[in-house]
Amino acid sequence: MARPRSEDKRSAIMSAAIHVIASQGLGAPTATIAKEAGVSNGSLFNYFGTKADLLNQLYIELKSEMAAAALDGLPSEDDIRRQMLHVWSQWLSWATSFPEKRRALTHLGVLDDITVESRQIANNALSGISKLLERGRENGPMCNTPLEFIVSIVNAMADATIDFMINDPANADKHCTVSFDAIRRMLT
Amino acid sequence: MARPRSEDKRSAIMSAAIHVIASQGLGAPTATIAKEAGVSNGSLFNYFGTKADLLNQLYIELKSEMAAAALDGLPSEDDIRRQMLHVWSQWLSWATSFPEKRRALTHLGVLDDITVESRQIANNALSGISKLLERGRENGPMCNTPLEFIVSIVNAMADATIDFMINDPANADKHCTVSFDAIRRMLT
Amino acid sequence: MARPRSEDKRSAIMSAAIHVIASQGLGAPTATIAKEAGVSNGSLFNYFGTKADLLNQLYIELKSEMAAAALDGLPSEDDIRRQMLHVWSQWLSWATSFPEKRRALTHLGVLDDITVESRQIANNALSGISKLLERGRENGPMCNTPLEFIVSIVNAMADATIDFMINDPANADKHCTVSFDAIRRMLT
Amino acid sequence: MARPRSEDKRSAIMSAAIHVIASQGLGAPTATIAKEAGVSNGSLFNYFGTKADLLNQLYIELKSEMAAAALDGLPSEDDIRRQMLHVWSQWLSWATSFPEKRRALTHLGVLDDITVESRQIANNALSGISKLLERGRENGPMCNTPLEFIVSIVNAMADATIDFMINDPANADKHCTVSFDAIRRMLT
DNA sequence: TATGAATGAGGATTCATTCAT
DNA sequence: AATGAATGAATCCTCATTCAT
Repeated sequence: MARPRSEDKRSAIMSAAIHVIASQGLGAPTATIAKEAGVSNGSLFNYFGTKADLLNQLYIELKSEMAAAALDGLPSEDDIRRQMLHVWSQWLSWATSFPEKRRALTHLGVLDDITVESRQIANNALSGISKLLERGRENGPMCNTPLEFIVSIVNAMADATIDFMINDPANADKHCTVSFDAIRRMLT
Repeated sequence: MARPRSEDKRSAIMSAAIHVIASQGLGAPTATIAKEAGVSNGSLFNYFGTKADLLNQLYIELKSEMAAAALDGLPSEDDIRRQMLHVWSQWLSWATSFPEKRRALTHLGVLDDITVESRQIANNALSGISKLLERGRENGPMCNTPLEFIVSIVNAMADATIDFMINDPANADKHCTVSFDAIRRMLT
Repeated sequence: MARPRSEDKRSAIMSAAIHVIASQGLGAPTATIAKEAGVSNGSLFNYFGTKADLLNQLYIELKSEMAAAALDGLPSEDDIRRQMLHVWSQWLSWATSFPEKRRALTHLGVLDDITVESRQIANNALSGISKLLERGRENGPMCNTPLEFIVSIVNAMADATIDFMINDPANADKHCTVSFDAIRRMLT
Repeated sequence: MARPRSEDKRSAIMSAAIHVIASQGLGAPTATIAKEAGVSNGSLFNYFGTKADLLNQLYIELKSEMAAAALDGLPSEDDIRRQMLHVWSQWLSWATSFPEKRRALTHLGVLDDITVESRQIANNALSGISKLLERGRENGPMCNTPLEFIVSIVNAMADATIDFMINDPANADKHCTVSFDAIRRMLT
């Protein structure tokens, strides 16, 4: 029985990666990430076989965390509008509360090395949000549009909104509301 | 450096960069771009002092071209809805007609090396579109929202729509219309 | 370190090393050898203080096994020619029967890390063969040549012959005989 | 017109490689070779795409040089014995005169990265010697043995002899003669 | 004693940029 | 001005060896 592989260390590397990628981009050396995590250069490769591997897992984890945050405490018995607002608020709130995670996620999203599998897993994590949108657009003008298309658009709007909330925190709530209402007009 | 003798060569490098970046991403070596342009490795640095320099100029040029394409033949005497539809169609049409340019632009958009000046210049090129949106949202529910916010959102929707048009060309026109109508509902 | 508890494990490592080195060469990681032996990475260093140490012991063991195989069942009362043929046949037979051992031995033979002591020990193991050669060249044209020189040459011829036997198994016996006769002509 | 790729530099790298490999083995870092050649780390890769590439070219060059040395000044009108002795002497003389080249060649010979093409090219360079052996074994006891087998054996004997000549230079000539006579007995 | 996680030096290769021709 | 060879810092990953458990 040797030293067990420590979950702490794994997540230290993940956290370090978030921080370093947020500030230096995806070109950040693995060595920098390792040092930030307080771990040796080689140890990083005990936990992640490859830099791309680390990046993929990070992508999945962040997307999942984001989805979980958005769906947390969903008031299932409320009407659909209330539920959507809840999700939308929490989604944007998560992104503005953890700007580094959000920034890292933005970088990761355009990385070619993120595999299709990773993207699928991430999308599955978002299925709760998709279902909500499915109900939200029922009987509306976009009821025949492919759901993925709507998900994409809403995603894009979230990104744009988050940018504005971060750059203009004083009016963050207002931006959040404005874009939510815009989405409602789109869908209903 | 950066003292172009032949405009032909400069644009050959630009074109090569689009092609190479579209297929290999921003990590593509300058040497590859130079070769694709039929120009020597060193020559590239006579036209662009730095790789970042080349990338910035490319970013500006592509954004400008996109804006020009969108505004080309604008029916100024038509009503605002007509004009917006015209711009929207041309915009998406440009992106789907030149997928490499669009892809390169997507890559460039997230690059840290794109300076604020470059982004401003690019935004200026988009001012024609902004003005149209300004008129388009007049008296509507978003009349008090910062215009840039609306530009951002519309931009994001364009990106999302383009992705769908490229992946599902058979229904490209429908996607174009659907998202245009969605924007109209948002703004009016 | 190098304090074996179980002889089984030691020889499992040795066998694994033969297999791994034969297929991957001397650059093979100790971890690979350990895994192949069904032993932990660290355990290997309980049995052999160093990779070089393992390699040296393996070298000695293989050379000794080869010599033992060659001399096994030596018909001591037969005439010298018969005895030499016996040894020669068994030698080559061992090499072709255990191609991995032979291949590993070839790799090890050129390794700088094999110490002079190891080489001497290995040579001692070959003394039975040397003695036979000593008698075999008596009164012949090479009776005044340093015995080691003759041993070297015969060794080299064995290597060359083995290569041919392995590559052309159909004629293995013929190659064996041909080279034996050649040696006889050299020595008598 | 840029600085032309210099043949001098290429051969400086080759020479450095010989020296470094002879003393450190094939594990020698390319950086060491480059430094020894008075060339930058990266420059080495302008001349040789890969370490394996360098090693292959070195192998071919050394084998060819060895063959050329052996065949240099061949007395074509002399009888076959004389010619063979000439070749044999020059061969061994080259090896003992350039011990580093010979040592490097020994290392290279067992390297897995040497391609079959390289080995073929090298063998072609040795064809002059093969032809001589072909004539030398005519009508002798090995006239029906595959020629390559004989080449192999002679090669192996050369190696063994060279070792002895280097370790016991005082008797180098004697060793040369002794093994030549041994070969003659083998073949005739 | 056995395990396998931790370490960190080391090494091949890439690439933006410079500079001799 | 154009070329492409030269440079060397930078980076990912490997692996023998150590050591906590």
